[in-house]
Amino acid sequence: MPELPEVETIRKDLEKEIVGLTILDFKTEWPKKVFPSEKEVKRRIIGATIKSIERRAKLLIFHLSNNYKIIFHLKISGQLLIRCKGNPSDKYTHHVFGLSKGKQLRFADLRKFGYIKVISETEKDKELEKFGPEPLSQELNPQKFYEIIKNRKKPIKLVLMDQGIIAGVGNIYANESLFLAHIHPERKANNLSEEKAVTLYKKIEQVLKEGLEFRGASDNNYVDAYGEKGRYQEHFRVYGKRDKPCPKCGTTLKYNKVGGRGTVFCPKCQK
DNA sequence: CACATTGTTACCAG
DNA sequence: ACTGGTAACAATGT
Repeated sequence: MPELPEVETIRKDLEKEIVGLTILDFKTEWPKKVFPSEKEVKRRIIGATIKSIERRAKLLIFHLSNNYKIIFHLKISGQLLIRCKGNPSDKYTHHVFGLSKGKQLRFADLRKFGYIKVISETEKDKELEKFGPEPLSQELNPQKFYEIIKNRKKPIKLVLMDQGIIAGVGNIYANESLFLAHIHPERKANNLSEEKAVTLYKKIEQVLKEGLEFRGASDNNYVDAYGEKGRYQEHFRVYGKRDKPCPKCGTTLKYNKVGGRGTVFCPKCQK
């Protein structure tokens, strides 16, 4: 569930709190999601200092002082929490990084779908190469967006959520941006005029920025690195509002599966 | 207790 | 080689 704004919020928290600290220890109760192995991860990271923290799509990447990097994927329910040693335990914590200055980084994950991977900076990693351009960066603007989507034949919502086409957009921000752009989620991407595509891209930027402003959407169990919920869910227009009135025209919002994923839209406003 | 959940990949067909 | 469509998968609270 954490999408671009949620992961970026966590990234900023972590940057503020733990860049410059040294990793003293690593413990896991769920080695199945630690790659290449618990033992090798320990060998690679203990003693190294966290130099910088980057986000790519929905991934977080810690760059270490020793030419290794740690990649985190939170998937549906992962949380990264900054705590002090001895703080009360956090439910569903499966991995703990002991840090200098008495700090801890705890990876909690109810569903256990999230993972940790440590690789060398020079190692080519398929996972990091597959992503499309980042919205809110120089890599994308309305015209480039149009070029990227204009030949895609699948539903626009699936194009938005395809990490290989555009990085970081998930179900919440796809639903919300399509609503604001008045585009039906199942419209084929190649069916959108340049004008419509430009509008859509601007709406994507808008909802991502709103998400950042409210420190993410805690519709489910998302929390920032301090364990605090975001507030963007209070501003959803359609996401999770199946059978409620459209905020624009009052028509009952419809729910469909698009590509097997829950999708809410206004049948009147979104064509 | 079967189900919903969701980002991602595996697999297949075209 | 690439695209699109669908199933499968991770695990568990409800």
